[in-house]
Amino acid sequence: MTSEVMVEGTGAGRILQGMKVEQPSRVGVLLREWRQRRRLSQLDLANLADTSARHLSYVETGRAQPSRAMVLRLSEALDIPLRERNTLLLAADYAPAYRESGLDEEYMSSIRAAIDTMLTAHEPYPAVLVDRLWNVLAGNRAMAVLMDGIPPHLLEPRPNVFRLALHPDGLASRLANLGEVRTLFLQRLLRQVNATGDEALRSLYDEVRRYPAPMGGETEGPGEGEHGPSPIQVPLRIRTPYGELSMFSTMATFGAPADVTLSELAIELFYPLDEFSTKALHALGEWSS
Amino acid sequence: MTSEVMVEGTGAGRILQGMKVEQPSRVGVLLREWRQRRRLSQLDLANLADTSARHLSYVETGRAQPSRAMVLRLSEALDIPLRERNTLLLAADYAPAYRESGLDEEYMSSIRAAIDTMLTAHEPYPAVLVDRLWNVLAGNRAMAVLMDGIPPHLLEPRPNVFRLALHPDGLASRLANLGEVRTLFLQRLLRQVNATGDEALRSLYDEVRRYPAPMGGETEGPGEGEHGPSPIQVPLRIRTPYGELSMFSTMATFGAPADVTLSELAIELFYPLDEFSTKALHALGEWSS
DNA sequence: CGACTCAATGACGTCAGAGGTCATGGTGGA
DNA sequence: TCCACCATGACCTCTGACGTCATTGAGTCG
Repeated sequence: MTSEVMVEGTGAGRILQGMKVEQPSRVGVLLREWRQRRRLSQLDLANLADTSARHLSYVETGRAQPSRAMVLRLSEALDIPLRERNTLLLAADYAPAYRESGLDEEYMSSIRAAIDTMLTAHEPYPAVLVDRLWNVLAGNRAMAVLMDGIPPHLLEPRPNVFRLALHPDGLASRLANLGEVRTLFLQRLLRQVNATGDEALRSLYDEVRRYPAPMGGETEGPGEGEHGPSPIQVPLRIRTPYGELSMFSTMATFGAPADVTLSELAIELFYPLDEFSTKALHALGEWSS
Repeated sequence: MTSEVMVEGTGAGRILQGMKVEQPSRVGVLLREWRQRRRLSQLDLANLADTSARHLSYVETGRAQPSRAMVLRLSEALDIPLRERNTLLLAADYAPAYRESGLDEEYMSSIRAAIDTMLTAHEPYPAVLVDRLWNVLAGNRAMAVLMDGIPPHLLEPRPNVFRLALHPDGLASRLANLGEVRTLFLQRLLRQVNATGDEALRSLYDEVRRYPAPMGGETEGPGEGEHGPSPIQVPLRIRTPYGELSMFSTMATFGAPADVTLSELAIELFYPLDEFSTKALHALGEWSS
C-alpha cells in the first residue's frame, strides 16, 4: 500500500520570489460564504464571535490563518451545521471535531429501510450493521453461519465484532488463520484508537489484545512487529461443519467515502473468496429459507 | 442527521484549579513509541529532524504541542509509513496530509480478485469501482441497465459517475427525480471539494454544476439552498423500458470506516428500493446470463 | 565505583504569528 | 451625498513553538 503526498497544506502563503503570495485560503473563502449567507457584515460576525473585524477580514482574505479555536468560534457564531464545521476545519488543515451520532435516534430509523434492504440483499452472504465501537446492531440471516454456537456471554450486552472474532469462546477457535486475522484486526483497531483517541475504543482494544494468541511467533502488541505495509485485505478462514469457508469483508457506509467525518455506523459485508465457499453459502441460504 | 461534539481536542493541557495539568498527549506518546522502535535517543532524533532534544522531550511528555510542520519533520526522520503519519497528525489535531494511492499499481491488482468478487457477487444489482475522482474503473454486468444508451462521448477517456448521472445526454434525462439527485450529488461533491481542496475535483464540480437543471425552482449552486441537514439518502428513480427502477447506493471501501485516510478507491453498490425494482433487476439478470 | 548515556526539566531567549486597536481610504448602494 | 461595508496600513500584545545551555537523576556497564 503506497501513499502519496497530498495538497501540502492549504497552500496559503506560498513563497514566491521571496515574497509571500497570499492565496484566498480555503477556510477564508468558505467562512465568507457562510457569513454572507447569514447576511452578516464582518463587523457583526466579529462581535458575535468576540473577535475583531480587522482580523476577520484578514482571515477571509487569507492573510491570516485562523487558529483551530477561531474556526470553531466563528462556526459557532455562524451557526454552521456540525457536519460543515468539519469541512471548515479540514479546509484550515485542522482535524475534524465532530462526529455523526444519533444512530439510536431518528437518523437510524430514517435509513432503517435502506439498512434492511442491504442486509437482506446481501444474503446468502453474511452482513452486519455495526456502530462506531464495532457493536453489532443488526445482521442478516446468513450471519447464522458465523454466530452459530457462540456462547451467550459474548452476546451479552450486545455482540461486538472484535470480541466475536477473537475471543477464544468466539470464532477464534474456528479460525484456520487466527494468527493473521488477529494481527490485522488488532492493528486496525489500534490505528483507530490512535487516530480518534476514543476511550471506549481504547478499552476495547486493551481487552481484546489480552485474548490468547495462537501458538507460533507472536509479534507482540504494537511493539516489535514493524507496522510495515500491512496487507489491506486478509481472508477469514472459518472451519464449519460443512467445510472451511473463506471470506473477506468490506465496510459500506452512507455518504461519500472521502467523507472524513467519522461515521457512526457502517455495514460490514462479507464475501466468499472461493468457489467452495460461494456454493456452500448459497446452499445454506436455500436450506434456511 | 445530528452530530455531537467529539473528544474536544487532544485533551492536553486541561485547566484544573487554575493550573495546567499536562497529560501525555496522544502525539507525544505515539512519537515516543516510534522513536523507541527505531532505537533512537531523543538527541539522535532531534539531530535527524533538525530540532532540539529539549523540545522533543517536551513534545513527548505533552508539555508542548508540536506544530504541524514539526510532526511532519519528525515523522520523516523516523521514517514512519505515510499511513501512520496521518494517524500522528490526527492525534495532534491536524488534518491528515497523505492519501492512499496506487490504484493503477500493485495495490489494485492485489485486491483485484476481491473487487471482482464483490462486483459479481452484487449482481443482479449494479455496482461499480470508482476512484477518488469518481471515475468508473470497472463495473458488473448489471450496470448495463444504467449504462444502456449512454453516448460514447460520456465514456470517452473514462466514464465518470457525476457526468453519467447528471449530463443531459446521460442518465439525467431518464431520472424521474433529477432535481433531488442533482441537488444531493452536487452538494456532496462540493463538500468533498471543500474538505480536500482537490483541484481536479473542483473542476469536475465546476463542470457538472453547469449541466442544465430540471425546470422548477432551482436552488442555485451552493448559494441560497441553506445547507441544512440534507437527506443522507436519496433514491435514484430511473425510467427504463421495463418500468421505473428505484435504487439507492452506498459506498464500500477497504479498511476501517473511521479510517480518516482519504481512500483512493471505493465500490459503489446499488440496491433496489422496492419490490418492483428488485424483481426487475433479478429478471434482467436472469435474462442476460 | 566512576564513566557514560539518556531523559526530564529549569532558566532564559528568540521569533513568528494570531489577534487586537485605531485610523484611513475606496467602493457601491440609498 | 451619506453611509455601510470592506481592505489594509501602522502599531501593539502575548502566547507558544522552539532554541541553547546546564543540571540532575536514573540506569547501565566495565
